[in-house]
Amino acid sequence: MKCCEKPIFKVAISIPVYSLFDYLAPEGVALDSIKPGIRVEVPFGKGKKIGYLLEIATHSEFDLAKLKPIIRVIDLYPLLSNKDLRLLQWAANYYHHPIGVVIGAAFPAALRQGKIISIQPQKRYALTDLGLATSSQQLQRSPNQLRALEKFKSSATSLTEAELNVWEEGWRPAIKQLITKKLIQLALAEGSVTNAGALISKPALPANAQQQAAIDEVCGSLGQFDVFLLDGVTGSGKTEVYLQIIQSVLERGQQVLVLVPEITLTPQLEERFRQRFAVDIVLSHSKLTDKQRAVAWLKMQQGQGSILLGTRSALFTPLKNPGLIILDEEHDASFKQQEGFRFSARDIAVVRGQLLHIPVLLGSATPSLESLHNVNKQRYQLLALPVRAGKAIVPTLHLLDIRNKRMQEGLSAALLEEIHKALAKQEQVLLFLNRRGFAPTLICHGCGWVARCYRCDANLVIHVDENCLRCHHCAKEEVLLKHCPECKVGELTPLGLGTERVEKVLAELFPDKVAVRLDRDSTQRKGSLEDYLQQINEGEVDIILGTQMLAKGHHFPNVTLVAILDVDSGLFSIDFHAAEKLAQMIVQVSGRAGRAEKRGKVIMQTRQPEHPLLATLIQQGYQSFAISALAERKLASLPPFSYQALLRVQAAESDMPSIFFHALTELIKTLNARHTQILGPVSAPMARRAGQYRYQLLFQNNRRKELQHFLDELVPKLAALKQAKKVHWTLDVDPVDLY
DNA sequence: AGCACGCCGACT
DNA sequence: GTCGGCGTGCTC
Repeated sequence: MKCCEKPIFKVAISIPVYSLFDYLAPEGVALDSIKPGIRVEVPFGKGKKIGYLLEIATHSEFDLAKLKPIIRVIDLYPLLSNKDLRLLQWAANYYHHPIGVVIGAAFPAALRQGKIISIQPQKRYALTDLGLATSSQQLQRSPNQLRALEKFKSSATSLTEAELNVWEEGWRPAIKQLITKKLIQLALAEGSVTNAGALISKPALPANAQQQAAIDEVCGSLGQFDVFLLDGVTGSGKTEVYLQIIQSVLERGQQVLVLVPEITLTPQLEERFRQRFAVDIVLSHSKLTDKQRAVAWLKMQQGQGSILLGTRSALFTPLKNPGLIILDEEHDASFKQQEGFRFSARDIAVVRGQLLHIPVLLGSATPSLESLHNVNKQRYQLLALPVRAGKAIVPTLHLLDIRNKRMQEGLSAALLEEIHKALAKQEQVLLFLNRRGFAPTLICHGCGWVARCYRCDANLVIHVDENCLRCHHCAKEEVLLKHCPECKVGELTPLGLGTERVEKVLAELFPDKVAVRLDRDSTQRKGSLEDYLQQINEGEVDIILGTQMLAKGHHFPNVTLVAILDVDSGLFSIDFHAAEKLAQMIVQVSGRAGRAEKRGKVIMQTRQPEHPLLATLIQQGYQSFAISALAERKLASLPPFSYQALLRVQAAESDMPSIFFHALTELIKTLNARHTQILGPVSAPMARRAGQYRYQLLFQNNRRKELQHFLDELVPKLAALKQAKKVHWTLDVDPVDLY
């Protein structure tokens, strides 16, 4: 007779292999408590590892006699729900990345290491316990306070300390005193955690017609899957739309996941959330300690947190009661992870919304071409906020033709005049140059020798402040040479322009004005960026000079003049994404100006004043640019009209990649490539980086499914090639930069 | 990813 | 004769 078979536990482990590992039941543990989604400790090789239980099966492909039992069950309850696991499985399949690594990415580091972390339950006090029921007599002589109390009691039955703190200023003093007194008495009492307590929110700002329409649309979809693209120019009141929608979600007793490119850049956003909602708002970003991140994760998983404000890595945080996903600045490249598990948080957020039957709200002033394409295909619904809310005025864009013009360290006479004019009016000026250091090249005036990185195909960048030459592609640093090492006599001349150099010329040209430089070098010290931003906002700074950094988030209300010193450098990239990125950058930088009542002006210095990209953007705006850029992509069958996957290969020995590609070509011949185009292999735009020789091969197909089927077949076989073990290779599905 | 097994050069 | 270099292959 056939006896009940022993259950086989299929466990994912964070190592770069695609398969699961089979284990037997742990000893002395009730089997019904072991469910998918728990963490387990398992023997692995000579040691042990933390694994994630995915399935409980009745059969194993592996030799039963060689199976080992699970050492220890870590969690009493699954930390990941079935839907969480399905999402992670989907992501592992789509990005062709090992499932254990993908699941590992969903956990904060502390939990990945198998730690058990308990969180303090949020104390929630019943209003009757707070003595509010019997307090009416004490307020007999204050009818207004009595009315406020009665109104509150009709809307809520309990209260947390967080809610009290947020509401401090809103409380009538006598009520606040009563509650605080009682809270202190009850401080040690046991409180139960519930999400269904009082939701108290400060009065919202009045919404304009477009904001209200957007709010109504999304609120009408709560409880079902829909994707919305909130297309709103800077200052159009996107955040207010988010807040009012979030309020509706909270009122349903549900949680909200809010993803932003970089939280540390937007402390104002967190502040607005905290001022508005008396619920537990949880942050998650890389600057937190491991413990803090784990607590944030568990608070959401257990339903104690109501709003999670996080970066890309927070996407997979389990939600006990999910209601809405918001992804702000959806065009931002930092939503795509650029190493290891190369996922797009934006794309997975949409899949997650579909799986959870909740709406997904993507917001941007400069939507990605992919999202606009999805709007055109009626997959996403467009919500437009065309008007700047409040009194802010849209800045004007101007091209400044600098051909044959005398330049002073990158600044034309016409631009200098504009700067003088703005400064004379006590207004601030923002100069944007996307290149750090003093100058990008050090050249010998005598013999033409150029300082190059010996590990990369790149020039060394001059950093005068630190008296060094530095490679921006590897960590290599050298002392700043005084004499040409080649001809020994020639004069070494800095060529080109970096922020350090502009900073120095500004000090000479505007000796009585204060200029600050904001780039990765000047803000390396912790808190220095915040210090500078404070100085700027307090009006102590006249000229702000910086890189990329300036394009994100910060608002400089007193800036009326923005200048992009070298817009041309973005025009001639071999990567087809460059035009889109440049247009987004221009509009985002422009958005820093004229937030107050003064009209802002944006000047772009160019030697290509007739360039169609710039002309369309300036004369007709971002939307027209996007339409023509999409038309070009369609004509060339580029994404989003086709789908790509990029195989990057690198090795220390120069001949290894070609040996690998030879084997790969033979392998591909045996597969059904269908309509998948195979472009390359070619050497990477920077053929050597950090001593590694780099090549790439691009797969492209007009149908996502066909490309996926091809990759499904290819990747496991590729990984098994013995030549693949002698190179470093990575597959990037939907690459956003082709470098 | 780790970690051990395995086969060739400079040392007590 | 050995110690150790890191190439290769496996981990349920």
